[in-house]
Parts: sequence; C-alpha cells; structure tokens
Amino acid sequence: MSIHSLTMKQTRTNLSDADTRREAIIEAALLAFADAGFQATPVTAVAARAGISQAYVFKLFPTKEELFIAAVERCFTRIEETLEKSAQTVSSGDADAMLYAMGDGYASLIADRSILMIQVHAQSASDVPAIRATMRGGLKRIVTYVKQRTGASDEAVQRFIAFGQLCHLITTTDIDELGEDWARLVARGIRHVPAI
Amino acid sequence: MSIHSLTMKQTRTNLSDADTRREAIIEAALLAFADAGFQATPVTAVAARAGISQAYVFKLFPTKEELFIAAVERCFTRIEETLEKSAQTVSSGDADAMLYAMGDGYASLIADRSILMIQVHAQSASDVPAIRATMRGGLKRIVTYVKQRTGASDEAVQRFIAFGQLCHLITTTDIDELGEDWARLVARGIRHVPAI
DNA sequence: GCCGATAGTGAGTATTCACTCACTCACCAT
DNA sequence: ATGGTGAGTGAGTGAATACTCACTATCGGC
Repeated sequence: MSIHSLTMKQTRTNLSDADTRREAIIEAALLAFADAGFQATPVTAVAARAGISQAYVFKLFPTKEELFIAAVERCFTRIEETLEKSAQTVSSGDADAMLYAMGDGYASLIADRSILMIQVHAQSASDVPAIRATMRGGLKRIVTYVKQRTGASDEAVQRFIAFGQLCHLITTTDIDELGEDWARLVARGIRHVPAI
Repeated sequence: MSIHSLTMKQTRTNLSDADTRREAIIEAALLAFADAGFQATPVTAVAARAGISQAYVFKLFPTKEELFIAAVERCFTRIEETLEKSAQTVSSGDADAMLYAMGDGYASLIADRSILMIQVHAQSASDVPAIRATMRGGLKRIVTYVKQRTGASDEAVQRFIAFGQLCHLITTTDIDELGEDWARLVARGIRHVPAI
C-alpha cells in the first residue's frame, strides 16, 4: 500500500484518492463506534458519517472488525500525540510535573468522549482476539512511552494508568454531573475541560 | 411475589415456581453476558444455559435490557457481599488494613472473570440510560459502603476504586499472562487467586 | 374428576445487518 | 477513439435475533 503510493507519486499530480478515503473513514469510524460500540454500530452508520457508500467502506476495510481495529489504533496514536504535546510544556527533569501535565493533557483529550468511549468499547469487545491484541499493543505503547519519556517510578506510572481508567468510569457513568458526596469523592481532583 | 412463594412453599413436584426460575435465569445471564457482552449475547444463550425455553425467559424478563440489568445488579450485590466478608476478617479500627483486605477479597472474586466482565460490558453499554443508571447505582452502593465501613480517607477510597478499574484493564487485555517489563509494571502488586 | 391458575414451549414474524456482486463512471496513456 | 484501471455504488442475500402468540402440561383445591 505504501509502496504503491510511493511508486505512483511521481506520475500522479493528485495524491491517491483511496488513501484520503481511508482517512475519512477512520475518522468517521472513531466517532460512530464511540457512540454505540463495536457490536451495536452498523457499518452503514460509519459510511453515512463519511459520506460514502457502505459497499465502498467494505472495499477498503474487508470486515467490520478490521474497521473497528483501525479506529482503535488511531485512538492510541492520538493519545500518544497528546501526551507528547503535554510533555513538551514541561522541563525534562521533573518526572512528577511531567506526569501531572500528561494527566491534564489526557483529561482534555477525552473531554469530547469519543477517544474515551472507543477504549471502553474495545475493552468490552476484547473477547475478539484481534481486538484484545490491539488493546494490548496500545497499552504497551502508552506505558513504555510514559515510562521512558518521564522517567517516573513504576508506581507512579501504574498510578497514572489506574487513574486514567478511573476517568473512564467517571465519564461513562456521568457521575461528574452529580452533586452527591460519594460522587465528589470519586471524581475529586479529576480535571474537566468542558467539550465545546 | 414473595408472599406468593411463602404460601406455596409447602407443595412442589415437577414444576418449579417462578422465583426459583428467575434466580436460575439471573445466574445464567451473569455467565452468558459476561462471555460476550450485552449486544453480542442472544437471549437464547441465556435460556440454553438456564435449561429453559427462550420464550419463558421473555415471560419473566420482558426485554433483554431488563435481563441484563438484573445481571448487573446481581453482580454488584455479590461484590458487596464479598467486601463485607473481607471486612469481617479485620478488626474495625484499622482503615488501611480493612481496605487492603477488601482489595484482596475483590481480587479473588473477579478471578473467575464473570463479575469483572459484566461490569466492563455494562460500562460499554452505558449509552442505554437504564444501564447507565444501574451502573451509577452500583457504584454508589460500593463507594458509600466502603467509605462508611472502613472509615478510610476520601483519597484512599478513590484509590481503591481506581485500582479496581486497573484490575479490569489488566484482565481484559490478559497482560498478567505476559512476561514483559511494561506488563509487570502495570500489574505490579495486583494479587491473583487463580480460578479453580 | 374437574376448574382455575400458573409453569412452560414450538413455531413463528419482522427486522436488522454483515457482506457480495455486477455494474457504472471518470480518467488517462496510447 | 479506445481500452484499461481504479473509484464508487444500488440492489441484493442469507443469517441472526428480539420479541410474540397460540398453545399444552401440571398443579392444588374442591
């Protein structure tokens, strides 16, 4: 695929249209699957969002599973980009400050829910081997990246991941919109950047 | 319903009473839904597990949604029971020791995966309002129970919940069966009681 | 023995959806 | 102009499945 686009590059003035379409479809899939999950989202919903016929989606992604996996992979890529951006706002010495900044960055990334929900849905669909493998791969990327980039202790990194998961629980249950004491306890210290 | 079963209690032969069947169905639902989630589990699977016709399952639980919710509720009940049992093994003064014991108890409860997976699936299906409400109710029960019973600080209770969520991630991705460094970092200190 | 009620089911129906296929169209090199 | 290639689609198909209904079986009480 990449070889193909490379060899084509000289003869074509325009970039390959199929790759552009793939992009559009992945972005549409990210949003569509985030809404209702792997099983409950028909690929017609993805196609409609991308403004493309369902048949062509299947030509580019032969199965719904591959389509979903592409969306999950994209989600992890976006998380890494966000963490890196946060890291750059902090001097490279202070591990805790960098972890904190990354936490902030992640909190605002998931403010629009789709990045968060894709992960929750992928976790739920992880009885499908390829999906579980993708989740494992994504987690590995993030953990090793955070550990190396911040140089924080194992405990701190583990805590970082654990509180990320807590964010997911808070959002899926909507408890941050609840005024009750127990809810404030759970959501304490979790930052919110309201979605625009 | 309970009045009825009381008056009927003396007599029985071939047919069982509806409450017994409800019980059997909820237990079957717990296992069946844990396998594949709300959307991907047909209620025929629940019926088959309970050894009952699908039509009768629908007579007792008018919609699949209600059936799933019953399973989720049962899951939270079982968690509470387990936490209480753990609490009783520890003297009532030491909040940290009690939280620790509860963590242990929870870890062995979710060793068989079904209690854990139901929660993950429920989280994923939480765009269904009634399911989200059930999750919120269950979380409320657990948080308020743990806080009151242990008397631990808000921070400690929040951490307890966060690391529970981390357990879910570890299990769904199977990373505890991985020898790699990053995986050990994430799973460090999480206890495992192997399923029998 | 029969009656009223409760337990229980076989055989549907209507719909949704993953995936397929035969086809058209736009473009470009010869 | 022509033929070849890749982008793109309309119209299916077959299987799965949530839910229904008309029906039978079993029971306790009289």
